[in-house]
Amino acid sequence: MSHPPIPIYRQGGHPQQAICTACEVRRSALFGALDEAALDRIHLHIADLAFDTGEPLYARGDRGGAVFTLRAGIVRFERSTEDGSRRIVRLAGRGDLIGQEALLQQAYADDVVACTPVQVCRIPRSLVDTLGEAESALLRELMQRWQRALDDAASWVAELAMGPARRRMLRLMLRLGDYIDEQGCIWMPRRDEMGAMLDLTPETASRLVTWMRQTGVIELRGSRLARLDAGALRRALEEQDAG
Amino acid sequence: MSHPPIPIYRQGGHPQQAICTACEVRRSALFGALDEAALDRIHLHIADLAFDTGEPLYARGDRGGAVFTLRAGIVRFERSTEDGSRRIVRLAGRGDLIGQEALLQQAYADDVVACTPVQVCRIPRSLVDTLGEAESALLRELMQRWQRALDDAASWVAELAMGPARRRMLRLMLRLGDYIDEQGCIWMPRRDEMGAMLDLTPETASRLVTWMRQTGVIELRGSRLARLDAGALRRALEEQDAG
DNA sequence: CGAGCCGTTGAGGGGATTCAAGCTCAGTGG
DNA sequence: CCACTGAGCTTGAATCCCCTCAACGGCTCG
Repeated sequence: MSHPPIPIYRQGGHPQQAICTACEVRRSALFGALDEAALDRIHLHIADLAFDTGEPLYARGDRGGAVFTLRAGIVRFERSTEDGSRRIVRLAGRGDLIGQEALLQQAYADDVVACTPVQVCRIPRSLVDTLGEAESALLRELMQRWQRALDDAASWVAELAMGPARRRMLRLMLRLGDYIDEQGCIWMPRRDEMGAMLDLTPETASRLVTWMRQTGVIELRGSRLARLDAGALRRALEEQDAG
Repeated sequence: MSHPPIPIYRQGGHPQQAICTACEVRRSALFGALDEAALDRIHLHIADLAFDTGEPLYARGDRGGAVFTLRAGIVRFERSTEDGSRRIVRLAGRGDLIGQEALLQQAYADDVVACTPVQVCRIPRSLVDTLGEAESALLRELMQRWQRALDDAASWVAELAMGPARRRMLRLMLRLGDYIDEQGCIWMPRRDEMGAMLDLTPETASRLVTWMRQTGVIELRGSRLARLDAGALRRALEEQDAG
């Protein structure tokens, strides 16, 4: 899932001033709502960070005081239950806003971990606070993102947490197709990660992957990548919904 | 779940002016952020509505243009999948805000249905828009509610959509305990409603209810009510987490 | 009273888990 | 160079949990 590195420094400008003008995800990201004048005021305070696969961005309970915009990669939201098992409750990708709780001076609600190499912009809470009073477009954009996350969570329950394992797995593939990389490949989770998303054992996940390979739904491309046959996937899903 | 009727007319004032001053849920509801002066400006536009068990408040795709504050009762958020089956993805109770999407001029994201007799305040979008520019406390409160809903959704996945059926059922009881009525009883869903929440068949739900009665976790009080033994519930959960 | 909905209980089957054994592959150190 | 190791993936066989199908009883309502 290595998207091309996104330049965050103004071309031909001051290399120290990290700004979002040239950022590819700006259109779809939080600060797309701001004009250049507003961007000029804030770019100094935004840090761009990189995380490797498996690295945590933050943990549930942390009081980080910053939100993140995802510039590249995929992250997962985890919760651990009292009996010790961990469950993945949501994914986020390119352009998504993460850690909005911080804006409300709350502790983070989930553990967030990088599924692939990840690049984020780290935005301090205070920055949004001061901007928020002036720029109502920013607040609107914020609420939009909150609602999108809520919508994601609801459809996660409806699509990935019900029905037989085969259908859940196919729906997961459908969803991973939204995070396709520039070579047209999807991120292929480890079998135990699939298990944490779909509430399966790694063995069952493995059996289903084998089945999807045999039916041509996916074709493995290395251990963490695969090519998805959209037509075969759709047909397989219809078959599941019928029989 | 019949909470005592909440007076929404100002005592000794103009009976036509439906206001929230005396509303019990005001402290915990959206407009708790406003002062009396602001309330005076808006109370004319807020309608209080009642719904019977099973009645829909709105449907996914509707463009209603209003948000709702729940004054009494329980509602469920439903999604129907392509294969026709319906799944309950979230519950909301007293004091919760419903239909925030409308503030963003979006269609409603879920079907929302009354689980018990329900009383709500219906608040037009335009009202919040005009207030929002002036009252930043309201916006803050709004975001708070958005985040709470998101948190609910995540814990729904983590608690009610994973593990063996018995544990999921016990966790549902735990959650229904949050919506306890004034007689100390919980709302007891129909068996097929439990199934839609936990992804079970009604038969399995029924067997588990029988088991909970035999172990003393619940005691039925009529067909839609039950008394919950918090201690027995906690012990049963620990037993599940262990063995 | 019959009809229909809801809840309960039983018997049998199927799908996912559990337990177990190999397998590949990358990293390590002799 | 190659055995050694460990993590992740796969596959098999047996078990168990939950579903399916079925019958029956209580209850409300037309």
